[in-house]
Amino acid sequence: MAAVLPLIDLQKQARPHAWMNSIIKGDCVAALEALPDKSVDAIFADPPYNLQLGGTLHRPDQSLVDAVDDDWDQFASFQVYDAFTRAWLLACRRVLKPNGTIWVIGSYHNIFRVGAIMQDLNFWLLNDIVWRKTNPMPNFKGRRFQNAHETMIWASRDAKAKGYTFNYEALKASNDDVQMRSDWLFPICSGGERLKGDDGKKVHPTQKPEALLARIIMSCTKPGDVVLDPFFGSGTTGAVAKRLGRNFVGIEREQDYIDAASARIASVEPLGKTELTVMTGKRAEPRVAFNSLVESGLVKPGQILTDARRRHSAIIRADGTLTSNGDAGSIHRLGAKVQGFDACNGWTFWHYEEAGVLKPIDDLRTIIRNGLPKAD
Amino acid sequence: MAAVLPLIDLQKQARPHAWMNSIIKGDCVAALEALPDKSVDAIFADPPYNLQLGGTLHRPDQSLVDAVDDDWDQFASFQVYDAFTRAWLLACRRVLKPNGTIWVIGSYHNIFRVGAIMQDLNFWLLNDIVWRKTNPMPNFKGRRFQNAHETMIWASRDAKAKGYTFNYEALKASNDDVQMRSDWLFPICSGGERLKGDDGKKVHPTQKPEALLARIIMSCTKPGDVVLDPFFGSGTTGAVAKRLGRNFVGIEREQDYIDAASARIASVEPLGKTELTVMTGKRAEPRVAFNSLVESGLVKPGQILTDARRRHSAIIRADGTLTSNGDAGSIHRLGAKVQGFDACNGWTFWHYEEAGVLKPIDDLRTIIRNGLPKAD
DNA sequence: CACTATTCTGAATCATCAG
DNA sequence: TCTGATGATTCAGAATAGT
Repeated sequence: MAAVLPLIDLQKQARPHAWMNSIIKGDCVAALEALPDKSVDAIFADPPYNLQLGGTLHRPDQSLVDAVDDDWDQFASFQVYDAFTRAWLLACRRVLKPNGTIWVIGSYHNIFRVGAIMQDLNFWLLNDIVWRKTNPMPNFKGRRFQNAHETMIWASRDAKAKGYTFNYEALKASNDDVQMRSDWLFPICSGGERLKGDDGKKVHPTQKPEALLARIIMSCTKPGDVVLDPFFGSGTTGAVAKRLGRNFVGIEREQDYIDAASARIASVEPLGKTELTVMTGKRAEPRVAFNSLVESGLVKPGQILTDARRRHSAIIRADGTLTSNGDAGSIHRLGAKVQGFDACNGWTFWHYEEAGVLKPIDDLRTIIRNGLPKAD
Repeated sequence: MAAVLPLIDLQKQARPHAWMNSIIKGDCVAALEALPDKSVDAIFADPPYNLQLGGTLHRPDQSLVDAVDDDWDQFASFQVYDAFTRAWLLACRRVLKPNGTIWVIGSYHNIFRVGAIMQDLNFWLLNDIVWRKTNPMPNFKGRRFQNAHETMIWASRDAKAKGYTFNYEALKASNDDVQMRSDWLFPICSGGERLKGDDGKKVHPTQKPEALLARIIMSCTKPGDVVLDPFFGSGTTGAVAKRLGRNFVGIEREQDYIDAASARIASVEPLGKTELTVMTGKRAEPRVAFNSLVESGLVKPGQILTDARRRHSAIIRADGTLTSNGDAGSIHRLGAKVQGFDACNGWTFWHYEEAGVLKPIDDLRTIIRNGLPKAD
């Protein structure tokens, strides 16, 4: 296994690892041994969906399971699929950074087993995301509902991992300024995007749309991050990662897929820095202490602050704290106290008066952040 | 356990069993012993979700979120939850007719375990159905996607059961003559439908909307069939079953819920057959986010948008936001910003050029909408 | 009464940093 | 690893209050 096919170097620096931006040929679990612990920022996995349906069943080593009896076979099928799932998920978990996250896509045939095993392995589920297809295949026999969606599970490495990347502001801004929901609408991969061989036949049976991968990669990674796809197939993950300025690692067993994916990725043109910049919120801004407003003279000791409706008021003290009716504390503590709350964002709660108009002191923080005008 | 509370007899014939159209008080598994083998046509189960909540959660306005922390939703571990799930599913399977089907609803906290166990117990999964909520609770901390759906699993008793009821034509006719998809859109239960006590507080924390149950019961049962709900709660299943001319059996442990459900069901008037077909409302025009245009390739990152008179311009970024002269934001925010306004409809303000002609990006939204299939 | 503004709420695994 | 301080964060719809 593991013939390493180096492809490109997105970052135009010395490639830190031989496996970076390459497709590793081999079985998923074995090939992952080429990667160090905690070396990838995100994983997108599109594992085999259904090993019990089509009559044939393959073990992790691809040997055919010889079905003997219906009942026994069904039990054995799930067992084998579970063992396979457990193995690749464990291998993925080892190479995932502590603050990395993993996506797994599946259908009702396999996603419940996958999800339960992920929980058993201490992955911490963050969301299940529904990919609603605009153009799903009809149900031909009319004996079920049209299977019009697939399910993705998004999870962090464990419950304690709070620092995972989630570009909340960017997703919200791109979604008409309301937060992104767990149900996404995309067409299936078809038309020019669908890879086809010389015979005109599709290269891969389950090629995922680039739009889907784009939203995934934009949501949970930063430019320069490493995205692993342990079931690389036609290389959608790699193509989108490259376009979005991310690094990728693919694992794939079949040479035909590797060839198609390599050519596909080679033709991808990465986007520029301007296009890749994403919206960030206040979280990403540097912290400013209220005291620096006092020190810079934007507010003065003795000055009175009120809430937006003048129901509460407080006096600024020289040390950058507030006092009101015998209570005192930071802008946050005192804001909480006067309202009887546990917590309060003093920056948006307290207002100062300018030309008869009340403005939040957050406006003054913005002045500090943007750089004070030069004064003597 | 098992004090039988007979309620009504929908079919106006001699009640064939004491438990028909009644609520059995007791633990789910034990109470099911009151029912013979293969005695119900359909099951709707809304088991505890096993939410694992950390502390308290406040909205941005500091109000407290009334979380589901009831005793019945507390389980010591996944192992304990799995054992519980296995037990009630097995008991349900015994009383289900060979051609009966079962629905189980859950969230990502529990549905994967439930689904895997159903497969292990030889239930045969027919569909997973997504209930998309029109008005889900937001994600208040901005650390995840808004959890905007719940998942239902629809399964037959075993793989060989081919004769289950599925009212394909009725569903299709009610869905603008296209087959019913696996993603359904309904509001959460609120307003007058939501049961409230004398204190004005909700009777049950997780009351399901009647519209959801109506579609379920209409899809897989016939008038006169028996629908079992092993976690009866506020009795939505019973109320809808009665309205739709089906029989029901409910199992519930808590007397408060039983009392509320009994009164609720007593006040239900069964509908005539004619009225049963007008249950699906007309679907609102789907909202399309600007990012869908980027993701679908109708516009590209790096592309320049202008206003109709080319006085302002902006560059599209990969995350679906715009940037212009150092400012950035959604199509609406940046449109407002460059004009010095508070608000702006970005869809009509921003234009793209095609064959030398400026067209509003709203035209592209129309393309997306026209590509949408009929749903809900 | 009509209309507007405000408040309330829903199955939620919901923060981060310095010390 | 724990504690305390800082300060970031919400959408749709219904109910209620105010004009």
